[in-house]
Amino acid sequence: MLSKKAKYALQALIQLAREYKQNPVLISELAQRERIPKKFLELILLDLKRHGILQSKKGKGGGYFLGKPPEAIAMGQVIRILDGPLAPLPCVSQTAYMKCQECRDEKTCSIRMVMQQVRDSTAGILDGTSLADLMQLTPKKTARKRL
Amino acid sequence: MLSKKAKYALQALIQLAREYKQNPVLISELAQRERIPKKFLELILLDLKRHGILQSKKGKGGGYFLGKPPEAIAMGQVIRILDGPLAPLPCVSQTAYMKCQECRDEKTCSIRMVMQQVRDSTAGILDGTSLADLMQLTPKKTARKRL
DNA sequence: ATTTACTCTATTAAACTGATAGAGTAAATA
DNA sequence: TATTTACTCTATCAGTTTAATAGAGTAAAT
Repeated sequence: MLSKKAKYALQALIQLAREYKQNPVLISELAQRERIPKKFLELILLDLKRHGILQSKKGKGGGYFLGKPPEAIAMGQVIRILDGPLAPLPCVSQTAYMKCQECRDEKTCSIRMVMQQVRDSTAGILDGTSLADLMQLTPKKTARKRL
Repeated sequence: MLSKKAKYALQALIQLAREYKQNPVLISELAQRERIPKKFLELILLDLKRHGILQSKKGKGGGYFLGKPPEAIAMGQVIRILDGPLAPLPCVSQTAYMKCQECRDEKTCSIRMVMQQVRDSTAGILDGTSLADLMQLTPKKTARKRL
């Protein structure tokens, strides 16, 4: 299940993607637009910054902005930062592999084999979808009205 | 993430699938074979019984056994019973749909669109894999040795 | 009647989730 | 350089979920 943290992160990033190469956006601005508790959003953005997804500028005229182009930021990457590995079992994670304690023989564990498929298809979708893709999936309402 | 509960359930069911149409298996037998805390397993099996996956017989010579053939029990079904819906967001669940509070317009929510794909591919795999399939993926070691 | 073995309700500790509070620090500008 | 702005960091918290345990109760076989 996607946590609220990860969902908030994606919402905020989509907003920031729209303003890419424009001015930094205030946390409070983002919080208001997406109805996210401001203090909670702070933690999320800070985390994204630590992972190089975002950059920030302090003081007046400051705020947050994308650290790389929207095409270069995948949903999978964002979700992993906030929620941890995509894999439904630690033993099928590519980015955070861990042997699961109860498994006696990983090679013949049938549950693992199926979960491997699940993780691959999930990762395929989420790593194959960038912020740029997400932006295109939701055209701005205002832009539509202007047509 | 698959919970231990669901994983234990699948392990136990695979064992019971091997004994399909043979004798009932004791909880304690299953617990020992799969190294599952017995009392914990009791709750799991009871839950599976309430959902028609298992049947049981009390008293001496009793135990648990599959309520339907292994081909008729899908992984997805089992996981839903123990862990709830497969969908990564309540708003894309087929079996337990719920509007997510923060979403202002479900139809244009791009996060939702992608998560819909994730849920469909996950459900496709898990509902398409039965206990019979799982059994075949893990040939009994003893059987192998006898070849 | 007694043993066997499933059934049910309650309780627990630890971890996780979503959220809040407040002090601290860096950068802009007047 | 004083002040304002706005990000940075640490701590805390209530509520829920997860994994597990305990113990009394009930049905069925011998």
